[in-house]
Amino acid sequence: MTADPLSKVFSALADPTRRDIVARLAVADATVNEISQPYAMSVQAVSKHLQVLEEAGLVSRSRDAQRRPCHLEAEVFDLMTTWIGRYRREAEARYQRLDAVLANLDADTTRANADRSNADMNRNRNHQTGAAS
Amino acid sequence: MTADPLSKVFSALADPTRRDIVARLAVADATVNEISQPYAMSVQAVSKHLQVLEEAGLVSRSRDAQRRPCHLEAEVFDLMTTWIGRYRREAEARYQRLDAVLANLDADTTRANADRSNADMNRNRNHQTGAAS
DNA sequence: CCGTTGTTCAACCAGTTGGTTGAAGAAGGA
DNA sequence: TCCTTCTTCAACCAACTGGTTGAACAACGG
Repeated sequence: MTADPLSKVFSALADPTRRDIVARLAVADATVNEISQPYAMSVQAVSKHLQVLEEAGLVSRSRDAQRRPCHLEAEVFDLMTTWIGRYRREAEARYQRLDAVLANLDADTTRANADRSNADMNRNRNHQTGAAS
Repeated sequence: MTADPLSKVFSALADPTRRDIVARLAVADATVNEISQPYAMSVQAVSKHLQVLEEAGLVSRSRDAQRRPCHLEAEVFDLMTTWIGRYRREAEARYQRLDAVLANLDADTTRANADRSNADMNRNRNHQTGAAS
């Protein structure tokens, strides 16, 4: 339960029902009952989902008589996007550098092929093949 | 096991060990053994983590003799960022509109107070936060 | 005051997850 | 061939998850 914030946000959004709830709360605030309407599960189950979202900081709840209107907190998304952005950028930069290296390799290869040398220098080529942009 | 791609990616990144692995693979490809070095857990456990990342499409593996070099696939990140971006943008747009509505409401309120009309026009106030067209 | 509505709490259950250990495959090197 | 290294498979276990039902709590409306 006392996991780090990033883990909580990611695991909160790992459930399709909870993602759907987030999608609907992005359009409009709603009470627990309203939210639970479209789903085949019990209201209690939806209430649990909302607790998870709240614990992750994605949803806040106010009070209106017996009702508990739920509101989407958009700022928490930034936690994820900065994390993701950081490593995606790193990986892409690395990919760019790899491309440059490969370009050099290819140049070498054509030159090497030109004077008919070793044939199996591609043996180690598997790395980058999957990474096509 | 046959969950939708988005769920798989989110839940793969919900584990701090797996996020750390991703962070390290963003810097350089590595074998299972290399990856498992810094962690207190067994190599088998790390192998399982890599299976999860592979199943989520975040990591691909090639073959180099007995070794299985792991490579980070950056494109899958886009699945998440587009999903996140969409609802964050919606929520923020809604927040902007709400701000405008509140500004209008304040103006109306002061005017209404000026000519002393009906007092319960706020009865239905809860809904509108979401309903701002 | 009592009944109704909206929400949560508590106990329970089946399935998944994150780890363990032990054994087995796969491939190189002596 | 045999030994060693890297990796995965299989069985097991404790803890967590996502759902259930039944009861309780909170607040309005007669």
